[in-house]
Amino acid sequence: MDIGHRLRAIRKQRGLSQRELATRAGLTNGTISLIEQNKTSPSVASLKSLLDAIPISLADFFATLEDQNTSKYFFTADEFTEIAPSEITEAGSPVLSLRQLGNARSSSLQVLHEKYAPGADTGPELLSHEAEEAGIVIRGEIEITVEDEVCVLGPGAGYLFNSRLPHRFRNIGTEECEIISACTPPSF
Amino acid sequence: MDIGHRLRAIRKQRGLSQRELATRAGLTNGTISLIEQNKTSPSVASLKSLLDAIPISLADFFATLEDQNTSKYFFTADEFTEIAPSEITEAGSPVLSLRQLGNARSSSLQVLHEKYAPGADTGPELLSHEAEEAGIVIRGEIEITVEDEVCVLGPGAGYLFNSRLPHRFRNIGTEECEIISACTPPSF
DNA sequence: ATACGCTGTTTAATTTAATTGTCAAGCGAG
DNA sequence: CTCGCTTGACAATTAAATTAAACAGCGTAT
Repeated sequence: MDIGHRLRAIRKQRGLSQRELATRAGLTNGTISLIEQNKTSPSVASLKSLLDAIPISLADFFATLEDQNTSKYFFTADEFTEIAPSEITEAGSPVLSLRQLGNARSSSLQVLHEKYAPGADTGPELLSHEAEEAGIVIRGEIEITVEDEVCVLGPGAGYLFNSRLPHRFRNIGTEECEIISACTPPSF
Repeated sequence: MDIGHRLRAIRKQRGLSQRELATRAGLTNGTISLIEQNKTSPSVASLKSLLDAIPISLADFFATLEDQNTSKYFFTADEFTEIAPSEITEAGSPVLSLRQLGNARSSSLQVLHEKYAPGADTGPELLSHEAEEAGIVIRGEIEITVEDEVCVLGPGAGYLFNSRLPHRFRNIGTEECEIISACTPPSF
């Protein structure tokens, strides 16, 4: 985890001095010096200020830092990363679970293992980017709305549509619903 | 930047208490309490310790934190089209079934519902076109070979690799194996 | 050479994060 | 209910990050 050298590399790449970056980020040059020498571990607030001033996102900063493209092809179930917005029931179990295969940032394919508790509802979403979305129901039932079309799908059934169309997923049954879905491209 | 709520959501999803996570990360429960309430901005060192103990990567943590944006659309199970080469066992049931969602020829996304009978084997394939391939195992077990790496995946596990790499699927178990997979682009 | 403007580093003072110990609330078993 | 155990939150202390200011190095122009 050499965030110091990475920060320095990015800063120099943009032709910024420590003082210049410090001013933009609302910090001091001394702080940047210490961080770049790994003599201190900045708070995420400080680091975010610095990256915003460069600018580069935290995700990209760490992505290229950690992701030294180790050829990883296989994933155990617990290596999936949960990307669902954090809705929790009173019981503490998640209403909606979207578990992503890999980090899918480097790849052009995003595959998800989805679980919808009874009553779970994504609400109408409006996605603006060009992409396609498809999936197959494994277990339970789900009501899917795309534009003005509504359909209830059971195990073995699937869907396929353009992501920019308004769409909505609702589990209207009494059983948990499980879906495997894919998305392309996962660009933002 | 609500890292507090995101950390809490992930922690609860894994069923961890503040103290439990604190022990694993080498921090204290009080610290986690403050972080989750956004009453303090943790150092990246602290945050990394926490995420390592969960585990989830910093990149994924910030990736899903920063981009929460988020005709025929529906297909019944029998509307899937079988695209596997027709191999039939003595019993008359197919050894290998690759059922494609939609015709997927017009789309840039190909999703398959795959079933491998015990002993089924795709043999080593060499695909030349640039594409990505990913999937999740629903039932049974499958041995997958990519380049020189071999892995046996069970229910919930998944794979993700570039299609031009030589790869092979073999059901080495006694049970039928079921997989949902995705491919992009589906050029033939 | 002296002075200037810039670079990045270092030290002591300050601010902030993390720890420690304590507290009340919730839950299940006896 | 009471006991024991766990959970998350809080106040005071300790540890660490951040600041402000001084430092040394390097070119360049005065």
